[in-house]
Amino acid sequence: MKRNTWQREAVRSALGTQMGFVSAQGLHSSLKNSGSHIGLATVYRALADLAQEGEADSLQSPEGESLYRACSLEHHHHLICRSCGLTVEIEADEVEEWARRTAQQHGFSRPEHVVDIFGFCSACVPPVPA
Amino acid sequence: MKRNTWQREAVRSALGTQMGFVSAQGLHSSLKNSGSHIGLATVYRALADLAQEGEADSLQSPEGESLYRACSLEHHHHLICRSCGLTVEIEADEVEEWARRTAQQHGFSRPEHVVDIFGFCSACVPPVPA
DNA sequence: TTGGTATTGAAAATCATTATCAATACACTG
DNA sequence: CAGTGTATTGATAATGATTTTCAATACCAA
Repeated sequence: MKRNTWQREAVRSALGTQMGFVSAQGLHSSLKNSGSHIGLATVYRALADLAQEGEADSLQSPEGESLYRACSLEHHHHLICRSCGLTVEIEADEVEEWARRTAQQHGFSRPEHVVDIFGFCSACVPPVPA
Repeated sequence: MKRNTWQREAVRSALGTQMGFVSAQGLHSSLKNSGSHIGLATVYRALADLAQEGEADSLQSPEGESLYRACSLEHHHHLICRSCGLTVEIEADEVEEWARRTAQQHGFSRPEHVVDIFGFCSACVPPVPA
C-alpha cells in the first residue's frame, strides 16, 4: 500500500513553489537549503511517482536532464526559457490534432508526442547568436 | 584544419545504412560487428560533428539517450516506432508556424522546438496498454 | 501497542557521455 | 617521396545524472 510520508509531501510542496521546470538535483538542493534533510534518492523516487500519477509533468532538457514541474492534469505543452527557466503552459489543440492525424496516416498506433518550445524570454538577453 | 579519416567516413556510412535512429553506443557496436576497430569516443565525436554540420539529425529518446540519424538538410520532424525504430520523416509547416507564432506571442526569442511523435508502426504489435 | 511492510537514505553501482593525453595519421611543403 | 606540424584517434579515467542496495526506520491497520 502507498504511504504518506513527510518526504513525499515536501517534494510535492517544493515542486509547487517552483516557477518553472526543475531537475531532481535542483529540487533536492532547494529542499536542503530550506533546512530539509531529505535524501537525494527519495527526491528522485518522489518525482518519478508524482510524474507517474500525473501530478507532475516531466520532460527532457536539450542536454538530456529530466525536468519536472507541478502541473494541471490536462495534456499540454510548454514554452521554456533556456536561461531563467520561466515556463508558460500552452495549449495546442492544433498540434494535438496534427499529431493524431499524422500518426494515423502512417499507420502508427498509440501515438505520444513531444512538443516543447525552448527559447529566451523577454527578460533574458540571448547569448551570442550562432 | 578538418581532416578526412576513414573513421569519420565509416561513421557517416554506417549511419546511412541504419533505417532509424541509433545511439552512439549502438552504432559503435554495429561497426564493431562489421569488423571495424573504431573507438567508442571517436564514434561520439564523429556523430557530434555530423550533427553539427547538419548531415545528421539528433534527438533525445524518452529515456534520455541521444539518438542520431542521417537526414536531409532541411528542418523536419519524426514519427518513430518505439518498438522497431522505424522512422518516418515528416513535414510540419503547420507546426513550424504555430511554434513561431506561439513563441512570439509570449515574447520569447530564438525559439527552437522539439516536435516528435513516438508510437507503434503497423508492423509492431503494441505492448500491453496502460 | 504491535507487527508487517513500505519507505528512507547513505553509499555503492550503473550508464551514457566527455575529457585526457600519448601515439598516430593526415595533408601540405619542399 | 620524405619531413613536419598538427588534428585525430582510442584506451582509459573522469564525470554526472540516475538507480540500486539494504539495513534502519516510520507508517498504519488491527
